[in-house]
Amino acid sequence: MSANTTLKQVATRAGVAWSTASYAINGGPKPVSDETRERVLQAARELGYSSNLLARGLVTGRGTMIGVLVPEMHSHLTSYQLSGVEEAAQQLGYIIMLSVYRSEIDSALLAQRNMAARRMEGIVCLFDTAGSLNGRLDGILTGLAEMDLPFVSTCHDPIAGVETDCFLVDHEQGGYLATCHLLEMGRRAIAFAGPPHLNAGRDRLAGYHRAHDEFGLRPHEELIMAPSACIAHLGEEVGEELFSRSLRPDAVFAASDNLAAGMLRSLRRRGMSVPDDVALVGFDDNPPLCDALDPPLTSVHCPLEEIGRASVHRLIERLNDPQNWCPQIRTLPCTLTGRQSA
Amino acid sequence: MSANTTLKQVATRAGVAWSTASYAINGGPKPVSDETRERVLQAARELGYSSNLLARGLVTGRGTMIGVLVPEMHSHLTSYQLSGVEEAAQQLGYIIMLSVYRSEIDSALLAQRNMAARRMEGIVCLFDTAGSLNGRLDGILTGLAEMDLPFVSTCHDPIAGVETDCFLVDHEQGGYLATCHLLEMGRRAIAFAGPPHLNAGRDRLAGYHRAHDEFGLRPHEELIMAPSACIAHLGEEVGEELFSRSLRPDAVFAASDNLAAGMLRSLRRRGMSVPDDVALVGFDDNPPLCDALDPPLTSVHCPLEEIGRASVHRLIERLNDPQNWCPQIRTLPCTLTGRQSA
DNA sequence: CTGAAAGCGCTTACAG
DNA sequence: CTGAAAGCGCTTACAG
Repeated sequence: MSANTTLKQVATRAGVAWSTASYAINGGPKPVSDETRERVLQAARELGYSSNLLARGLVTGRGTMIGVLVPEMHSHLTSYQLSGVEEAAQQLGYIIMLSVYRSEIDSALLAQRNMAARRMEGIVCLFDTAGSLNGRLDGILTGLAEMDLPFVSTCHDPIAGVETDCFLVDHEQGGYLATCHLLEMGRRAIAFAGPPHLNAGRDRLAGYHRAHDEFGLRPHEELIMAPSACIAHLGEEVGEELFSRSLRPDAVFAASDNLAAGMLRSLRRRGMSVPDDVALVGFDDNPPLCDALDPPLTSVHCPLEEIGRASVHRLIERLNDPQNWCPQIRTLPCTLTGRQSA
Repeated sequence: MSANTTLKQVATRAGVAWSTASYAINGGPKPVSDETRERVLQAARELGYSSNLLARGLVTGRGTMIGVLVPEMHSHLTSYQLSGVEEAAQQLGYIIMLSVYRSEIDSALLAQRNMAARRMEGIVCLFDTAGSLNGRLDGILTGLAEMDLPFVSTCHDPIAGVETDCFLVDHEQGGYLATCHLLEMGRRAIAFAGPPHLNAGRDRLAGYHRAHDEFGLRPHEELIMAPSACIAHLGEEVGEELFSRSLRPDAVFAASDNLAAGMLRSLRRRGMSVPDDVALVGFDDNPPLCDALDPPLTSVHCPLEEIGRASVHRLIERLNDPQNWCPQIRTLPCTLTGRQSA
């Protein structure tokens, strides 16, 4: 198959006019006799013709490519969102252009220009699911808004003055879910560990509180731990502190799988068993990680692929009917993936 | 900034001819007086002009986009390779088009056509690092070869009749590295666990043997375990069998981090300590996973980002000088990431 | 140093 | 039902 065959060559071989070949191949606005169409299609097949979508886009003024901006590639959060984006795009006949901005605003702005120069139809911009980028990278959103490209963003709080579609994880509901699960197991001294300076951390904690409220309980303040980041090592530290005090929790809701992993180390060191002595629920549901822990970790699953898919659907909806578009913010619910730790 | 401004508009505003504007902006083959250039650039700035790279590609016959085919998005192996690919492409002024083929040949073939239709300059095709796709997906490579698009593939054995650049992980050397490390620690009964039906598994085992050879040792046959896949659960099973026998290993080289994680569970159940009783080395070096284990896992690191970068560099080298290109197969070495398990 | 003209591969009114 | 022509936004010989 040669990608360099042109429509003109196909037409010549089929013995028809250039435009007729186009009509036959695209089933264009003009009718073509069955016989002619067959001749053209046959010629196209023989030549391995593949029509140049870039040239078509130039004349129709509409292409089939959308840009995707991601903060980093090394996170399963990005992978899952990207997977959803790609899947939906492919299904709708679009192809995606990928650019990693490494959580740097200048890099993102440059990527936007690179995409605009290649005439993307629109852009999907992913942020950090945990919201650690929230606020810090507002400039990306305003930059996007200044171009005349339609875009949708995920996992970043909407900002004033920027009209855009936006898909978010319902961290509060996720926290609620995890806590309810532990409460329903009969646990009454449930510790929480999560970074308070992150949007996601705050929201998950809010869910934790709502669950307690509904059960008519009030968690002891000492049970709320605030590690500065979601890494295993800090989970371990938090565990050390939590389990060396007189007030012993019988469950922990860790606002991240990594934190839970560290917690597990600390519990083991003290000879406490999970879930019998202490039940444990994580957040993120990173499968290889959760399955690898001992015991495998029950964790809150974020709707990342759904967010990716929804973003693309929404973007293309807008492209197809720009008149009736208006900005929309949607928050998607989490689910609980049960394993053995709770 | 409006992406829809045309060169003609810029020229009009600057009061010069259409072609002159082009020369001024691209620093084309023709000289332009400083004054004229400044006027054009000024007009471009005012209009927020961004030249249409797609239209340029149409006339120059050369674009700035390369396609990337990946088997799946949910693996850190894909993420790391993709990260390298994106980084190198961006650095060289290219932008990448991403398509996930979900380890299905038809899907990959379709993606190839989608890319050809959008006139990619070339394609980077990633396979499964562990080589589980080897052989099963030869059709992708032959499909690629049948198009006239230059391509490079990674992590799939080259196949007869297909001339292409190819970048591979040196699994044998990785296995050698891990085993030497354990041998140098003084361990003499080193078990191996890895899937024998995978290329990577076989190669890693070969490295294990070479290391023993160099130390003048011969590992006992009973120490070589063959789980059917690299998942934690099977690692646990292998561990159960390995440590219930009379011949007790004092170290294990697990051909995957997941396997090692399962092994750890089994060791714990028997009250054996790592690394004191049994030293453990994994393979893949998946950071969040290795850091989360107890103890954190020493693991063989595959040069995935390097492979991604190298693929792009090689592809573009070829694009820049197609005459002097000839197919090249390169195998990149692994390194050992030391943590606490060995 | 500057401009008029042809052409990249396509689509789509406009005539026949 | 089929064809000749203009035009999408650009570059690049070819003349001045």
